[in-house]
Amino acid sequence: MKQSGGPMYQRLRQDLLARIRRGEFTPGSLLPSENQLCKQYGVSVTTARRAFLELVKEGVVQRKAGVGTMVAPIVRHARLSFLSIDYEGDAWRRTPSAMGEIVSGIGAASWQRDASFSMTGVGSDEAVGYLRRLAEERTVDGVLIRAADDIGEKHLKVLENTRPGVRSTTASLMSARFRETRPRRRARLRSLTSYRVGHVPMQSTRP
Amino acid sequence: MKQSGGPMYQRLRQDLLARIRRGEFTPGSLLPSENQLCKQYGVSVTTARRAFLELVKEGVVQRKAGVGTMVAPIVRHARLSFLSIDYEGDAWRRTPSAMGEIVSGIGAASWQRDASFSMTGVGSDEAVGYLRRLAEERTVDGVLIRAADDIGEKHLKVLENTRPGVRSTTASLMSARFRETRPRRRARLRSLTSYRVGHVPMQSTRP
DNA sequence: AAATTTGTCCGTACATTTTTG
DNA sequence: GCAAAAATGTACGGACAAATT
Repeated sequence: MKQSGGPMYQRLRQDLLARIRRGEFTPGSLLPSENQLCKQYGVSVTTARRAFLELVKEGVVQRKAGVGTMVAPIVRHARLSFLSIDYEGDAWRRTPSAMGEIVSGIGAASWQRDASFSMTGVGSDEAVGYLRRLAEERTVDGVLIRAADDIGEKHLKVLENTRPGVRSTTASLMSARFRETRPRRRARLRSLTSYRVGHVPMQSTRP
Repeated sequence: MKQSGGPMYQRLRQDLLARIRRGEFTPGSLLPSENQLCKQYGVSVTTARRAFLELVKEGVVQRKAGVGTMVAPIVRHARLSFLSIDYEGDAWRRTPSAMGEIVSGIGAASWQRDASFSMTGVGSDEAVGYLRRLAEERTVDGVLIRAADDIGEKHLKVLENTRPGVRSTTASLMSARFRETRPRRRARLRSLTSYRVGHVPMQSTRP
């Protein structure tokens, strides 16, 4: 455990999160119990518990009495999470810093709940950073970008410049669907070009 | 303090939230300190603190060492929060329970960060419940409803059947803008009717 | 039935920040 | 300017209940 600054429960939370993201604990597997954590890190149950509860609120882990603390499973079937961002309008240019937190907030919710979202008015400059954050923190399973025609592959490259796990997932599917989604668009998005990254087809407007 | 079920810190949280919503504590004012709360409710500092920390995470209150716990101020200038819901599509009908939490999650973020959102595919049945939750918990400052033509005032009535503070805020503005927003719609929403509730004009597509 | 694990609740101690006398 | 008081921030440890294995 590194001795750098910050509260102990935060350092413990960060360390656990890092170990999960590195793959040391895979989705669905059990983390060490509170008691084990106390011995391993030399902290009290209160501190270990607090770190766990933080991760619970973030949706990273799930706890169950009598069982333990599990890395939250990634939903891979049925409906998957998607966040779509429209490259139109300029309302967001005035609130760039807010975007990241909001996007990750939405992503976390949709990741746990199998949902789909749409956000409008994202400027291209900000979006690059936010997409990177999304991919790095893996708060969404897929990213749908509806862009005005001035968007190209360079904007999607951010998804490839992340950790290996994300790259293998998104990049391959992205390239697979890149040309595929171009010709067939929804009626309401006639003037837009859609790039899709993910595992399930987008909702259709005409059932 | 009612003796009904549930953990003590949750009941305390609910009670504090209710008192805030009733206007007993106004935005910007200080809540009782931890010690005072312990005596008033007959709980330990741990429990009082936990209730406070829950409210902090929800953005309802803000704490500062040496000062106290303050009801989070409502942003009333510059950009305000809006959540817009489209009454189109059916994707959400399959995930009704998820909606509430997601909406409130977005609302909380936008309320703290002065943001604007758009969600599509909300079924009318679910939306009534979610709008009520939104208004009751005041997670957004405004609600923008873009509806297919089958929506009427009955759907907006939910905003009036809430606590007095919300009613006076939303109902008046709603009625004021009800007819006003009807004739002029955005080009992309030609087939939709917009009802707006809030304090600032919606973003324009043509600057 | 026993052991393990988390959920709730309690009390304490000290540090940090802010206000006040 | 400084010391005391008040409030929150962090951390510890323990007790018992509930759920699961």
